Amino acid sequence: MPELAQVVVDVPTMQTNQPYTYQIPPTLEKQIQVGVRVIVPFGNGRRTVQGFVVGIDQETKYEGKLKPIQAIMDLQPVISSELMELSKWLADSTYSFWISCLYTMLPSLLKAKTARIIRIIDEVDEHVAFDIFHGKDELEMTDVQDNPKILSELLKLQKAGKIAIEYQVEDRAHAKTVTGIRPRLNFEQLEDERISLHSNAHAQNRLISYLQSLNGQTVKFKEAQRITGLKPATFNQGQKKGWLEKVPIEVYRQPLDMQGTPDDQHLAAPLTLNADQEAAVNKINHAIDDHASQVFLLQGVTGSGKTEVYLQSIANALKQGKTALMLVPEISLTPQIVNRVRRRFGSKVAVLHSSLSNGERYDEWRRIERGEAQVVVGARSAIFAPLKNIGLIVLDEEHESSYKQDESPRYHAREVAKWRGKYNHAPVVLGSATPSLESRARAVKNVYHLLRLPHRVNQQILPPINIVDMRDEVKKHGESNFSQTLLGELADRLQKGEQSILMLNRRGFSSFMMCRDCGAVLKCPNCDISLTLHMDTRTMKCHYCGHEEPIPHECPNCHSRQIRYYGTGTEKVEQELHQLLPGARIIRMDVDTTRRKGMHAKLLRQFGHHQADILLGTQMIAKGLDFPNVTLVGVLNADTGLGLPDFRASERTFDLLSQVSGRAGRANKQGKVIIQTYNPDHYAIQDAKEHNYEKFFKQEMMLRRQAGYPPYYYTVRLMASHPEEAKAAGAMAKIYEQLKNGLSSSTIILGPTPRAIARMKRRYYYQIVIKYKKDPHLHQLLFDILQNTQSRGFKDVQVSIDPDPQYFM
DNA sequence: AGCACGCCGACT
DNA sequence: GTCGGCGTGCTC
Repeated sequence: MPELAQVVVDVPTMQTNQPYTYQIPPTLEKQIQVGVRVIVPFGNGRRTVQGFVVGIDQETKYEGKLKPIQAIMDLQPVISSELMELSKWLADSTYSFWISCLYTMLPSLLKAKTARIIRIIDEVDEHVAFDIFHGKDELEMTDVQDNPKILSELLKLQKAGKIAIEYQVEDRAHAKTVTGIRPRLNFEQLEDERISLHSNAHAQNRLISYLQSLNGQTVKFKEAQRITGLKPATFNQGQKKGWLEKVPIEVYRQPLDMQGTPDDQHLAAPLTLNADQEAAVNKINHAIDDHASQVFLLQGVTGSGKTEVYLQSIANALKQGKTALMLVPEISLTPQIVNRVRRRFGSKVAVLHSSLSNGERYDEWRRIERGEAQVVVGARSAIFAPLKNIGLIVLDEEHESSYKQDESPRYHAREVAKWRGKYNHAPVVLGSATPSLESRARAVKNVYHLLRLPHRVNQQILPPINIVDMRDEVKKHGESNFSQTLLGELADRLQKGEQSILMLNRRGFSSFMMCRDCGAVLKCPNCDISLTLHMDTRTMKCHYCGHEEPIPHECPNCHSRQIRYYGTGTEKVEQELHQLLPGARIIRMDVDTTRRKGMHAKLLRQFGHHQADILLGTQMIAKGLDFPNVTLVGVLNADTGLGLPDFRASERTFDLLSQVSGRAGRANKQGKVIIQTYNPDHYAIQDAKEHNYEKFFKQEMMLRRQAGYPPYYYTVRLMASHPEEAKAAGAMAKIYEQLKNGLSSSTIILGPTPRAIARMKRRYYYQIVIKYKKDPHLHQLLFDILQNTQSRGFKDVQVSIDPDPQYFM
């Protein structure tokens, strides 16, 4: 009985979101397994696509003629049975394509690039040969794709049989290799060769001795040259004479920050735990030992030693012969934290950063997949690390919204962590100083087990927080980003040789150009949003689509020269600071200064070595940094996030202020925090000032209950977009009708409304938010709606569904 | 996604 | 009369 393969193909559409059945050719019979990538013919013509084998069956319901699998890409499955199960659940729970979920779990290099090549197969006239093919006999489709004139010409030639379109699927994943050499002759044979040498061929003589000493082993070419001191030419001679052969040796790429990893003989010892930490570690370790997929919420104030709890629990998992996964938000995945884990677990650690090159990321992935690394530290997508036999999963800063991916598949790493915890019978530890309301509410209901670390490790008190009312300040001293209080404290630190951190809350805020005469604001031609000034490139940029244009000298609307920029960017603050404190050395950290690879780490290192007095930055400096000499933290504008139409605005503000406050006075020096705000009485700011999470939690829960927001309600957001506003609105109206008819009466439908940024990338967006407590038909209904939008009446409409959205805007 | 098939308007 | 526009449907 020949076996058949079920293949999910790389065609991400609703209609093709299912396995297709293929014959397994006899030559591949042994190699085809669930989880390998294959190349299959799909559709008419010679088109081939990559796909994943998701099942192997004896029979199929499909009546038509089956095609055979064309090629296999992997010797071993790249998707384990666990990840295969996970991919199905992920596709279902996030309303995504199965194929997208499979690719999301793998390093991007394993996504094959399909190229369409146009090849001349018969005589063509000169015009075609030179103007289109430039004298060559083949052409990449991507080069001519958006030239309709050439395209139609090529189509004619194809019909005439003069050219053919070929499909090429190329695997971009290549293991890095270095050249190695290996003797081809044994000791005696080499000895015979020696006899036939000229007596003055000293180099070759030495080469023979060296080859004999290798005993048939392979060594790196570079290494052999270093040891023998012989020239490459000598080895090449030897190769010619058949004494040795060159072979590729597979090596792992070494990420820059990996250098300096201690060898496994000199690892750092665990720190001594205080009573709270020890209690937490014991509970977690019991769960690990009992194979209990319990979820813990580890709530500890900043500086309470959460990381040490993670590390010692991970150590226990390793001791049990299991593996461990530790997730950290991208923004706090600093060299500081990575090195701390490496010092503890050495070469067992693999790190998955966003700043790794694709090749480095692939290599780290392979190390994990082969079981060479048992501890994985990484950001969101590392939750799909191919670890086997997981004993513990840690999510640090579990409240961070960056754990939710904001494109399809819109998964939340916390939910995936819980799924994998359950599958592996392993506990999940969610850690935070300011847990998300959802998680804390679950702890209250005993769905999660709450573990507390209420004390800082050195019994330090939390730094006092001063709130400066900027309304008074502006009245007394005029417009400035700096209050007198903050300036005074900064000057004081400068004089004492201590350092300061200044944070500019950029959310919902940027520098834009406005005409003082007519009030026109410079906007993006593609998106409904103002352009942001970037002094480093001297351009105006759109943060949504990347559009870029030169800084105008006059108003595009009324041609007035009175055009100025408004708002507060880090650059503008830096300039102001230079004027106010001329002697201060400032490091500015924002997306612009950290774009280049390694800059983030470099700037932090400079600040750590006290090569600057003030670190000025956006949210990216709020998390995880630990500089003993920092005794002052200033927040320039605490409340810019509060005015946003977002039900999590208060929670985010509270988190941000709590986190940034923790940056002050972490060593033996007392720290101080100054928060400038126009809303000094807002509860989020007042509760942060008092370091009072409990009070904030109660207040916020009350408001969420009143307004019907999470965690009292579940939410789903549906979005539809179209280049024409009326079409987007129309599509959403139809969807609204379907929802209204299909949902239970207790479910609340908000909208349809235009999104806060109604136009993005030349498309108009409309949305609906659904709030529900229990609605058994919702899930299926949403799938039906997605299916419906593939049909007439929804032409060119893109519909997406965001379960449990992080923002409503 | 990519391609073929099929049905209507403006041209060699 | 045909060429080619795009709306519709299918891909194991």
